[in-house]
Amino acid sequence: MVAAHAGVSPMSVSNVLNGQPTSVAMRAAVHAAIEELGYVPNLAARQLASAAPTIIGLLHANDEHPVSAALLNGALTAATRLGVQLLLEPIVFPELASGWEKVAALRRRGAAAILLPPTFGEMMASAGGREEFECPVICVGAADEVPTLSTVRIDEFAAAQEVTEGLIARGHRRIGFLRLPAKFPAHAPRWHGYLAAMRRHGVTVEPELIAEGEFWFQEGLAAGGRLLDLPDPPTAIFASNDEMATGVLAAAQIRRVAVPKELSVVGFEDTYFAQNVWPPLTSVKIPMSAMSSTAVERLLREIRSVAKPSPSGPTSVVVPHTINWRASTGD
Amino acid sequence: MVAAHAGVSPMSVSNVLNGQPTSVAMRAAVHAAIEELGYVPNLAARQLASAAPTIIGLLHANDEHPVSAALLNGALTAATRLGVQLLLEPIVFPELASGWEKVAALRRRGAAAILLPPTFGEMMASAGGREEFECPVICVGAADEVPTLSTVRIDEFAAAQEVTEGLIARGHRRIGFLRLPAKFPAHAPRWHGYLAAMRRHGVTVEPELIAEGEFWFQEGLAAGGRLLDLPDPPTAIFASNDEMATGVLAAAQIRRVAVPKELSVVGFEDTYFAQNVWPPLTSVKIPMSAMSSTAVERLLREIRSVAKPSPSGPTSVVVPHTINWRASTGD
DNA sequence: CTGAAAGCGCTTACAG
DNA sequence: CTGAAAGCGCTTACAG
Repeated sequence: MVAAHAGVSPMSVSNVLNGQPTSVAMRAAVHAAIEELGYVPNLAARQLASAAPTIIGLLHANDEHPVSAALLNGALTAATRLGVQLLLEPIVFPELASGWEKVAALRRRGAAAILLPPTFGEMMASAGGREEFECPVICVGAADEVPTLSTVRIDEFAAAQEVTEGLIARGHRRIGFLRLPAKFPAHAPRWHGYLAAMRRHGVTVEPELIAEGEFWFQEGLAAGGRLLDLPDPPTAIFASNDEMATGVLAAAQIRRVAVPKELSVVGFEDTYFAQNVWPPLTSVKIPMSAMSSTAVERLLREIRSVAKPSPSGPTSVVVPHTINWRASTGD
Repeated sequence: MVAAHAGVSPMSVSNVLNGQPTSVAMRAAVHAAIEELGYVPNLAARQLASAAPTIIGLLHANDEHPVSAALLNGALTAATRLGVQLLLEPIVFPELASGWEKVAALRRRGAAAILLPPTFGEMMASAGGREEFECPVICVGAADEVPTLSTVRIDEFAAAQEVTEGLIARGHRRIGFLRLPAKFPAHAPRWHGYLAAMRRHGVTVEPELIAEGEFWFQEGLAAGGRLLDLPDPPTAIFASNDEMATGVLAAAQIRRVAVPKELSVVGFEDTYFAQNVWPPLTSVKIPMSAMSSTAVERLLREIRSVAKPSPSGPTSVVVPHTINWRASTGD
């Protein structure tokens, strides 16, 4: 080991690097040598020698969705920083069975922990259970708490409530809502957040102002159109995600309904879309990249402590969200 | 090594796995043992022992653009399959100097090859030169050949020409073009492809039908609007990318210009956007995920052969593109 | 607090 | 074609 250049044993270098108790002189010498030689620890050697494996598996829908992009980004950024290797297995969206196969494949390849994507992870959990994984697992970007799984997520209920209250504060009363089908995990918190805000401020929820759609632009366009064609249309529409919200924007444009003058529109997720439409879309930001980094960090910590004590239950990390008010609500 | 379970030496297992000449009996015994034990080679050990390093560094703009998502996806998929480790360094778009720093950082961390993203990679190349990297480098998704760098890309010139010819074949003569500023590498091939097709079919290029914009929806909206407000507006508009094309779609909607009845619109890149607008957008598909996988494979091969012979010059892999004709052109 | 010993699972370079 | 030897760069578990 080159850093014995400092006149000390390789062991001492290892000790310094790993934060073992060392003398000040020792530390200084080692750090000087490291600096001078531009030394960087060899990950492969470290992985081989240490009992603790540092491979994390990732289930990933092979799509180009901005949220997926951010997830991958955050995971790989953390992996690079922490020296863990990432293994990616593609999944096909509704096929939960294939998910379990992929998890098994990852474990066979040495993954000591698994990172699960939103929706798919939650659906696997409700179909299976944590024990099936037999290793630390985190579902990143889960819409809500998952009974059997650790999560890193925002409080979507609170976010939906806040954004609805923001709309009420801007003077809206007839606030339409585009909900997701109930089978999707993201349905409940966003919908209930909307309801809670309406109730709390004594605003009546008109059934005619509620429409359902399944994620996509076209569904937002159609559902938004139905609401706008009402004899007494809403003055604001809160869509369960950005794609549907951009559909609403298009529905308004087609009908010459001015946004935000005659109609305010709000989305959810604040993806790349939100700022590539006109007018720029108010949306709830889900900091997926940071959440995914956090998930990798926590997974690594869990892996390392598994050898030692505390096999605790699932934990939830709830990170703060922000609401970006933009021109689509007159901001 | 567990697979000596087969009653042979670890060396033989290694030979079998690495395709060294072995007897049939040997191979059978080893494969049986592998099967039985569910054995998977330890990447870390392999990396440590082999002279050939298997770490590839990746410069990456930390954005949520669908093309970035696909790039990351493809790279990580190939990395998982080939057992190479990926290191990611975030870059900030126009700061080429930071790019060189990041490359140095990656090399220090053990990266034996570098994967460069579109635009940024090409701009670094024209500002620096291959020798600066001192290792195999590929610029994935480059718009055109790069004199000093290997590339994996589509023939954007040909694609732009084809799509323009498709428009001509559909009866259009007044075909507008939204070009990128000349400083961006993607400008030239797309623009020249358009010009070549027009010339080839004897269709006059009207200067008034050419507008310039810088990638974003808003720019497409504005530039598209200018063309549509002309006394004699174009019947088709070819935008240099999907964001601008969706801007054109919005500009048409605002003016109640029916797409595709009165106006056809074409984009470039065929990102997630193209199918999340109305009408679905005709666009040139850049298979970024597959291209990025290919780039990782080639980089690995180059790393392995570097120890041996042939330090050849930069190579270009041109993969086939497809044009997805959709409703925005009446298909 | 420090370091000599042994080993992580593979491969290279070589001898049979 | 096959395998005994040595070593990749680190760490664990221990003795000083």
